[in-house]
Amino acid sequence: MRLSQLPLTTFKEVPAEAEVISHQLMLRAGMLRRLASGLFTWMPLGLRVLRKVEQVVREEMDRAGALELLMPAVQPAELWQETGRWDLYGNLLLRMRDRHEREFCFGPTHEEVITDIARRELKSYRQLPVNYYQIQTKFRDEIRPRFGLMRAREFLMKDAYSFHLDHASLQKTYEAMADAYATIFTRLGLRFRPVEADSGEIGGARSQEFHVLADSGEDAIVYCDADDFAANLEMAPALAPATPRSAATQRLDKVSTPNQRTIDEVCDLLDIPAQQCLKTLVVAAADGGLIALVLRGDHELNPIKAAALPGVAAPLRLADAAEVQAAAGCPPGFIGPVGVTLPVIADHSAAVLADFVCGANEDGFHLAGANWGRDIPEPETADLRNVVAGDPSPGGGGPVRIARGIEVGHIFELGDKYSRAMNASVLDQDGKESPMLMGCYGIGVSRIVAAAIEQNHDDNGIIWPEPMAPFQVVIVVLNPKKSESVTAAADALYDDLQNAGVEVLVDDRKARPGVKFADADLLGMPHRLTVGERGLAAGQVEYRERRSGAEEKLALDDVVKFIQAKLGPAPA
RNA sequence: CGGGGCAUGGCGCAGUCUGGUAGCGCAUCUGCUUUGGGAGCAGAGGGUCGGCGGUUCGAAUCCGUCUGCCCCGACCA
Repeated sequence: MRLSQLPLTTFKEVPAEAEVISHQLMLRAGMLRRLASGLFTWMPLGLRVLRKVEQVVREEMDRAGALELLMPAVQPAELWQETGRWDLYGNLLLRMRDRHEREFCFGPTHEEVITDIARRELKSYRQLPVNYYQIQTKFRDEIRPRFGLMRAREFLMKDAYSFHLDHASLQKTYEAMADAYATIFTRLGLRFRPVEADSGEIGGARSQEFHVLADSGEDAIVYCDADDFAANLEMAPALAPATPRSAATQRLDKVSTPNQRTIDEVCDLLDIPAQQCLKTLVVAAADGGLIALVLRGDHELNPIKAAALPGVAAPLRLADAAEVQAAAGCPPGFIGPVGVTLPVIADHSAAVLADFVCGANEDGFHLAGANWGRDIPEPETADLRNVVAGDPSPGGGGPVRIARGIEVGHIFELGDKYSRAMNASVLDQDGKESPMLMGCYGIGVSRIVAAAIEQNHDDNGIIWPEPMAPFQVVIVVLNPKKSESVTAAADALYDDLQNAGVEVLVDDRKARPGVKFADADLLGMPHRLTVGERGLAAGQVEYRERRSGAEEKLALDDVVKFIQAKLGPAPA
């Protein structure tokens, strides 16, 4: 493509609406334009990236034996009413009516539609297993769209749904999808990690997320270098400490801590570490009462673990100040387990503390030298907290590390949730009706584009992984108007590279060199060739690698070979 | 949804408090000079100042209202 033929406007300044770097850079590079909140137009260069990601996904899904189809973006309410999700999905569903006042939604996902297809098409176990997939635009009316493409309302997703007679078959496909996903993200040139995940609202048994590692990621993922443990922070178990509680040595002492509401404030005042404090959180109980959850002062409550406890209301709800006052007789900052009338559940780490500080259940006072068993009944214990870096890995390999990740893929063993609700069954070997087991496998195609930039950029702009770059090579032509020979050389190079199967963007605009270099960096093509009078006089062009900035002078005749070597073998 | 902020040319902003008919930088167009990391000079085009209503001789500016966009939202115990 010739840049002179593309109306490309790049910005030096960062558009005020863009918060995250991927959004800023795509706007600045003219790859993306916003239409409304969470709605974007993919401009020509950006679309090339999206299509490349899409194509890699498609190839690997096909290779894994999945069958591509395309379902409608708009779906009738009746299907959603069959599974009950018409009501459950709430405001995330964009609803609409047609001219006959029939209700529809713009599909946020396609379990209902595919299950409807499956129950019509699949009648015999002999047809199974089947894995259908599509690459389709979805719409979720997010409460707060943000971060550009990372949490857009309209987005491009690959979703696959598999159907099975038995669990062994489902597991086999699930594993095949996990493998395919790893291949996809590897082929795209992204640093990623599969992690054990909460299956959340979709329901079902096993579930894994695939995260692109980036400091700006919304999710915390916990992993261990020494074993293969990796999990979303939401799901990562915190093991109970191996060392037993030490004996009490201090006497219980009431200390004045006026207006010291936070752990930090109390610790500062008393000059003790947060690990020697307890924090007590009051949450709603399932029976309508309240429950006190006790954590070590330096630990954070994990709301998913807490809500999963029997007796605790799900979803988790923290008591407000008035409820705490009524239950414990003090403001929230001063509550503690000693003498409290609420049921107490302590985190494993909190339960092994001795001689600790906690709230005194009296405004302005804490207790020091408190001990379980002596001052407080031995508590019920549970895993309540978020794992922190350095905790022992559940895999047994050693301390865990925590990294930020952007969720770009998610696979589930769904089971029979939808097939039962929608009566999707086949006849088994014995001629008996059997509800099909399902798996579902999603990839956020448009989100991958943003995640790739979050992971791969510098101060000058985007650094596309080669397989995603809109073009593999950009040719910067210096002062083409001034020099016939430069223009001729650039044109020849352009033709030669294209004939060799290389995707080339040639910057033949009438612009100053500085502008072209800056735009080349911003747009992020991995390989740059510069054709100018100076080099040409010596029969050379200049090569520069975007990521490293490494430069090299090349003889004109060697360029095609050189670039081909850089690009490596074409993917199979 | 709750809280906060913003809305002035394609982008970034000033002007609003103290009302007098809109300005700067970038971008765009023309010409000349320049030409290896976002050039200089000269000129030009482009704005219902988010919408509606009100106050006023007069509103970007004051008042009301609506809309749009952005940010934050258990982590205090």
